[in-house]
Amino acid sequence: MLPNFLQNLNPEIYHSDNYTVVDFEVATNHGDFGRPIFPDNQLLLAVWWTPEGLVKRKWADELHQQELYEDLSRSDFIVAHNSIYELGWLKRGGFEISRLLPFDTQLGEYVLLGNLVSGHSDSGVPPTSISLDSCAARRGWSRKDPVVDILMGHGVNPASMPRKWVEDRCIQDVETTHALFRDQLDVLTRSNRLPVLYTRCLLTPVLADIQSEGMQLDEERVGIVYEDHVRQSVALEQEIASLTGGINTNSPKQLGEYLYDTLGLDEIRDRRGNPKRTDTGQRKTDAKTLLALGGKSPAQREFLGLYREQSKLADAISKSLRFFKEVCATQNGHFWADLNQTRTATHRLSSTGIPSDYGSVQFQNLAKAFKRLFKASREGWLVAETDGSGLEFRVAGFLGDDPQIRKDLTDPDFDPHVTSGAVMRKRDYRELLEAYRAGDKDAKKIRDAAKPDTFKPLYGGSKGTSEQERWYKGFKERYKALAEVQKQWVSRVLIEKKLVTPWGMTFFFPNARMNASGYVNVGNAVYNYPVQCLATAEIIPIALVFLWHTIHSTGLADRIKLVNTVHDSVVVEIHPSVVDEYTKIVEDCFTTKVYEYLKRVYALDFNVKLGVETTIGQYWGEE
DNA sequence: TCAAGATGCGCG
DNA sequence: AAAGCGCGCATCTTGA
Repeated sequence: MLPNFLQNLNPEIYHSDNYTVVDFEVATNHGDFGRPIFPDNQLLLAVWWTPEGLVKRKWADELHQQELYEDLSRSDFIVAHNSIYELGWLKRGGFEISRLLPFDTQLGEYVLLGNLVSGHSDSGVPPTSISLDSCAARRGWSRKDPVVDILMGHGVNPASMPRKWVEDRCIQDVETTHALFRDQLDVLTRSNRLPVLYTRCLLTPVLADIQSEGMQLDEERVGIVYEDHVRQSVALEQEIASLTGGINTNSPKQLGEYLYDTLGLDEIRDRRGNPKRTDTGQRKTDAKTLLALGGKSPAQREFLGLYREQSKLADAISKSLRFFKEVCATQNGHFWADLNQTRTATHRLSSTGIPSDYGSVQFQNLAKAFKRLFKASREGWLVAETDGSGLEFRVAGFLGDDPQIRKDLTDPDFDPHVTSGAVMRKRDYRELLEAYRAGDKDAKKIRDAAKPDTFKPLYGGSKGTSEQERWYKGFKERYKALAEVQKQWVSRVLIEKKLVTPWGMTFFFPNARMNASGYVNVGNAVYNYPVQCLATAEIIPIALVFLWHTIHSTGLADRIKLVNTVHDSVVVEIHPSVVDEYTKIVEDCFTTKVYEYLKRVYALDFNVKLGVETTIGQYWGEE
């Protein structure tokens, strides 16, 4: 049975008086801020406010908090600030966190601020802090004890502080969190954003569970790929050094001097003849620019060819492979990362690596080529990846109520990249599609080259070569209804300085303005935010919530483990015996369950078909 | 010497 | 004058 709150799907549950407010202090023996994944950290103190209005405290580790666990079991929901932390510790203490519904006051503040947490540098909006202390300060409430706060901020272990200091702080945090909850509940309700908060909070226990898992590398594969990369990289480095006389190609400055001064390459220019430069007016040296440079003389072509290869290898080594090798050598190939719920403007997740002596790697930008280095951490299990195919395009079709997108989605002969490629290269669509499908190399080239341009106009991209601009105009023409809706969003933002989406999520653009030539400084962000938000901050989280809870309520939790999620996808470790069950469940969760939830919680009639695809194998991304 | 900014690049 | 959006990490440069 799914827990009651998931059967009822009613955010009004937060108006119940039957809740518990919790704050933990942790002995941070590991040297971080007390992550529950590290065994040397330990729960130190729990303080909680009970539904009866009692403030209880217990100095004990996570295995000796029975009274708290009993109080939580009879509560409708748990209130905490950054509740993923408390949930992680509850899980480690053996508490079944799938029975818990959080009201997270950090998420509450995040929802109230919309996109303002991350700020918007293009329009001069600075980020806003949502720490408990900042939330209190904004409301004119008393701040945290500065002494304890500074100590903790500098990584002093609470276990070595005077008990009274720690206890007083923990009690005060519970009181502040409680007051913050009451305050936010009122504002969220009046502004019709309680459903959005509800969706955010439903996801948190899922993330706490995912974060406790981590991901597993295959030591043998890592070793082979690492050695191979290093060998090739060193060889190429030597060839390059003999050409350049030993410049540091990692330095954009030195590389630029070599390319443009020594080799005499011409900079890429816009149509007016002005060179395309970096923000500070330096000459560009990125891969895209180098590709466009081409190279005319043999010397130019030789260098560009070698450098293109070498920079890819060097990047792979410094960003991924060196870390992977060390993880295999020192932590059995297993590593963790944080999934952050309150970082992005659009409320999608972000990920941060956990620092180590050999760098850190986050979970959402692992090079696709290295997925095959990951396997299940459990002997004999498989790795499955499920993703929502073409998700943002479908969501744009829904929000723009665009008949052409609907038509394209149901047309078996629609290929988005062939479409953009055909327009840019002035080729007949049918003919190009058939050539591509027949395996024609040139057709595939055209399609691949078109990929980066296919969705650029979806978010306002309009400038480029004449070929590109022809397609960007073509896109707006093809998806007229969507373009019109996006224009209306921008008009509204210019007048109201905010955008309220049909499901209540609200974005703020306090510095929105149009310049003399009609350019709106936040226009492209306005085009993007509702689409990215609905797709990756609502729909996929909803799917994850149902997937996770269904797995738990059907007794599959010890044979299916969620281990990662990357915007439109989820990665699980799975026992081979339940592959068919998983496939059925996940398809239902990524489609039907989403429609039902959007209808019941947001009153949205999501009438565009969602797509779902699963890949299962011994390694991540391999069949 | 150190921190912040700039650049480039991986992902969706 | 030109301008797709959202992130985080490694490396180099800059400036105090």
